[in-house]
Amino acid sequence: MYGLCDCDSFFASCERVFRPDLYGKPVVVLSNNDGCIVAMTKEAKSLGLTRGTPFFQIKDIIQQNNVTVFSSNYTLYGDISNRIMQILSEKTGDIDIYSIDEAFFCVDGFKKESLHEELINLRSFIYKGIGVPVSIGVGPTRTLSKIASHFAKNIPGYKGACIIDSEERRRKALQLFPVNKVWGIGRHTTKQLNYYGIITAWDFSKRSKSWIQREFKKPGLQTWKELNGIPCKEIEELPEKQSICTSRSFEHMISDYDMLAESVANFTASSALKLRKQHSVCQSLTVFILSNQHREDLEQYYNSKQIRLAVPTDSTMELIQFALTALKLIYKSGVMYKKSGIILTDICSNSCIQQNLFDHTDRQKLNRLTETIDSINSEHGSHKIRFAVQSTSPKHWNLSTEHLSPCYTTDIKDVLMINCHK
DNA sequence: TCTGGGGTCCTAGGACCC
DNA sequence: TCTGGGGTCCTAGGACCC
Repeated sequence: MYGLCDCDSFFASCERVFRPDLYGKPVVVLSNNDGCIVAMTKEAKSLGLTRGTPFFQIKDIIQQNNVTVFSSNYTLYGDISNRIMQILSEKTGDIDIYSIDEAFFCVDGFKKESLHEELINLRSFIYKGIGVPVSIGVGPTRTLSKIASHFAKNIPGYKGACIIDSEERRRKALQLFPVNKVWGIGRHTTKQLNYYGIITAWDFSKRSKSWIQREFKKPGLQTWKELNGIPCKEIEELPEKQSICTSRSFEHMISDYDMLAESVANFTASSALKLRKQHSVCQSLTVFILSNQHREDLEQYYNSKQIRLAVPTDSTMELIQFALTALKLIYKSGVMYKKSGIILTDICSNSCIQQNLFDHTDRQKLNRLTETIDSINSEHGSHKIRFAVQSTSPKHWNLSTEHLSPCYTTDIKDVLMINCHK
């Protein structure tokens, strides 16, 4: 049996931990640049707000209903997530962290007779320790445990923990569960399925294996097996990322090459830092730029360029040079650009780099330089030493976050002060 | 006026090999 | 006029996830 622990309205719940005045009230959290809704509490959902809606379209609803708005504070959410994962792993053993707000765990350590009660206790323990409510689902496969967690979240009678542990319960759960909400079935597949009259997870699971395989290939077949109680989705441990991407939409569109180069250089520097933090090097990079897809009145343009490096590297200096080479090849003047980004791929460990016979770079020297810059920046602030092309105000690319909450748990300046005097 | 970011996996099809 | 068969590897793009 697999257990899944899934935080309720995670980002919004994190914000409420330090704002107890907001309990029971509608809260939404916005994406980067305060663009769209990415998370919200039950109370906000019941106002008809939905994930992905642009903020500017719902400003009226927000005002009329006194909804509290936050910009995304990933530092805070990351720290709260680590704390929850730590408790979960202390209580259940090895866990598979699937995303910032959910993790699979093993239920073997719990008593079978009192499983439901013990899961409820686990849930209370996390809530007491961290202040974030979680829902727990248990089932014979990961997909079924996800379905169970949905029921745990939405049906109060389950008290936050739902178990699918018999054929009868599996059937009932699947019959009540819309196929589009099944893990691994997205918008595109749902459209196809509905065409064939498949509406619930049960309908899907009753189709023949060969038909599913023919129509939906390997991913569809995996989902089908999992719904039928045959585990086949494994969470691979990927301690090192296989690709590292940094991209941003700009607050205002830009057409100037130098501005675009500045953005690409900054995103490259930030990707390179992530690369070094996981002790990796990369051998390929892709730069992409695009116009504003919501403005049909303007010329639409998208282009990307991949560059393969002769020798894998983690050097910001080298990567910026290649990134700008790529940018030059795809830049088209006259286009109003809305977004740029960089993806580092062909990532491997920095402990076994394949050298190149014709490489003239003094890599030892380059590494010493990089290490020195990193240590100065980590001590004195992240942009103290940077490359000229990154401009004098790198903060410019970190975009507007008008409703940002303090970093209560990671910045000593932001720690709450409590006044005990009357 | 204002519309997110960062990942993984799979497949088809092209390029290339003998 | 008629022009094979069986592979591997790579890549772009689609679909999905949170």
